[in-house]
Amino acid sequence: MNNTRFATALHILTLLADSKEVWCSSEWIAGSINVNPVVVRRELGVLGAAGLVQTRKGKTGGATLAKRASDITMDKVYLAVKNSEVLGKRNHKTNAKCPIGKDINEKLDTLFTSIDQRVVTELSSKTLESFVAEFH
Amino acid sequence: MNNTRFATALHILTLLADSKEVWCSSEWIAGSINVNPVVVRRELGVLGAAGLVQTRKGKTGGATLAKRASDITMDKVYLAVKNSEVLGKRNHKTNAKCPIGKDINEKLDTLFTSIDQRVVTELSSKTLESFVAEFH
DNA sequence: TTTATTGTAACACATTTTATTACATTAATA
DNA sequence: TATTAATGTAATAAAATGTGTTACAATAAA
Repeated sequence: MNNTRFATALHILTLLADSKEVWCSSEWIAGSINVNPVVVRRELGVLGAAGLVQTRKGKTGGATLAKRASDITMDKVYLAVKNSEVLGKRNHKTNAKCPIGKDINEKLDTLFTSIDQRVVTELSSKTLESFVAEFH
Repeated sequence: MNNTRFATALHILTLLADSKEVWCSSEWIAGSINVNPVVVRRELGVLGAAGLVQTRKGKTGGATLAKRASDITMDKVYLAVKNSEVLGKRNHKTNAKCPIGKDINEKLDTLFTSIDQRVVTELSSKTLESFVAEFH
């Protein structure tokens, strides 16, 4: 991950969990993160698809959590936004005539997947609720 | 990590561990990975700085492992090439007037660091020797 | 009807990653 | 000594990814 998507998503969720306003607008959220509201709406769409937030259109529209903060674990956030593996990419055109080049991607798959899984497992023990509690 | 540096570095090390040639040229290594030899030489420089390989200039120059494959663990490879954290970047200009925006990067630091550390620990139990053995 | 919002497309700009060219330096060897 | 084949590294180009912005249709409250 060489982007701000996890940080942005968790920031959004933290605001929603902490806010007394039920429906938070993308503009208000964007003001806390200091990014463009469109970026927030895009990420809200992703978090909505993952079942973590709900959004409402129209005047008085906005976003709210779709579950209790104690039921939102960090692995769900991570899986919603991740678009690369922890150990990165493979080289795709490795030499099929070389014994190593021929099979390395298959071996890397196993390694990369196990490391990714370890991160997910670690994140699954951390809830949004306990993260938000750190701010008080 | 949204790049091929770990895959490239491990590919290089696997070739060096497996090769009967003592000094492998960057061009020969590049032929197995199917990348430009300059990319290989750059990564060899990084692996050399990490104490994992040795290189030699001049005709009959090339690269070789600096230690036994059983003494090279994956965490050393990862730390040599990593240039981003597992959970990505933070948003740098968060709103200091917002209770969440004000402190979130400090909280993210803790989380990001602990996840990175978990990955390193996991990789530290995997040796180059056992990775190479998978090819036989 | 007006107003404030989401959802999304389209495009612009910035950053990161990878490939390539060029060449000085090094060291073996004919 | 001259030739050859390698590393080391700078510079630049090209491709891929990430972020910001504008625009506007659709929605729903007042």
